[in-house]
Amino acid sequence: MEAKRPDPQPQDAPPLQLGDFVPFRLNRLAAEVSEHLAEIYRARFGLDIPEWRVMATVGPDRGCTAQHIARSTRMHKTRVSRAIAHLEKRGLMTRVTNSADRREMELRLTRAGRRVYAELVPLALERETMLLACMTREQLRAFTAGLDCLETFLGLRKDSAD
Amino acid sequence: MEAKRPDPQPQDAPPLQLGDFVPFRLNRLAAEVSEHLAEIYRARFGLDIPEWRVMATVGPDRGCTAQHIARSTRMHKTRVSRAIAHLEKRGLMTRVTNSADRREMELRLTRAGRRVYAELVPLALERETMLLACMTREQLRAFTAGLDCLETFLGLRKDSAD
DNA sequence: CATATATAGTTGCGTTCGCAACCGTTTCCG
DNA sequence: CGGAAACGGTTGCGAACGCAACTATATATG
Repeated sequence: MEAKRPDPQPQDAPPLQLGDFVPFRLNRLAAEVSEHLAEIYRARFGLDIPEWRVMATVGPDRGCTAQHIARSTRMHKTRVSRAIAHLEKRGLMTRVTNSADRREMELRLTRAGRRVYAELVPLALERETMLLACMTREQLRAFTAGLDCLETFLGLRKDSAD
Repeated sequence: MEAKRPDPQPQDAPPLQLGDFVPFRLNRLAAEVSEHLAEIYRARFGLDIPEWRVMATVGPDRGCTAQHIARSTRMHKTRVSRAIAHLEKRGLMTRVTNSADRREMELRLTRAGRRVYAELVPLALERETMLLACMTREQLRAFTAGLDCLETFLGLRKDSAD
């Protein structure tokens, strides 16, 4: 149960408890969860978070562009660019110039990349399941509904569609 | 509404949609919210996120140690140390060696620091309120209950007490 | 009392990151 | 057509970060 924060703060002694401040809580939680997952990516496959996100976004089948990855993951395009460069150097991705628009590169996983992907995804999903198992099914539904709400409000879900 | 993810994945074509993967969603959401807030801290007061967290944790009244800040915010101690050094240089904090244990430093906001704090906290809380206003009261309660749950599961709430 | 271990905090160093500037390509428009 | 603006992607560079090593103090142990 959450202790209520005394809401009308008298301007003079503002009662901010960082531990009750939702933006901070989201940051701390996200960092903690990421840290656990990153450990798996790194230890088992030598991938860091940007690299994993690139692979997860490209996926096993379709190709896509760096721009698309940057938008849908909200990573800075330089971060995406460097991750892709590294993945290509490791032989996990290919990068071919789109002949219709020679500015774009069509990104795909190589066979080796798809192998890593196929191994990694179940581990990630399992970790997610373990994490979310601390909630009841109904609690989880409400929680993800809240996430949906915030994401929509902040315009974070638009790009997943394109 | 959340589209259900087809849950039994056939090992061969794993259907990971990064946009539905909760750890990723938490990261993206936290980054987006932080970015908005950081803009306020920076533009209005020249503070970055670690500095703001330090000030918010120390608070207007009590003093505390760098160690306490590191633990309760889960920031790396070097990050805390550098933030404190910068805040002291700017005259927003004081740092006095605890005579009982000369390893510790008792941290306090200066008068100027308290002024910044008193101005900043209402802005931060207002931003939080605006953000959370996209949910109904009931939705919000369920969402923060979910946060509580995850934080407890990950051991993130223990340290706030000490 | 002496040595070993733990803790609070700082610093040097290599890595990662984001910003801005840049290159090459495409599109827009006079 | 031709110059300007827009866009996809890369790179140089300075700032921020985490790790490991360090200083200094405190505590535990024989």
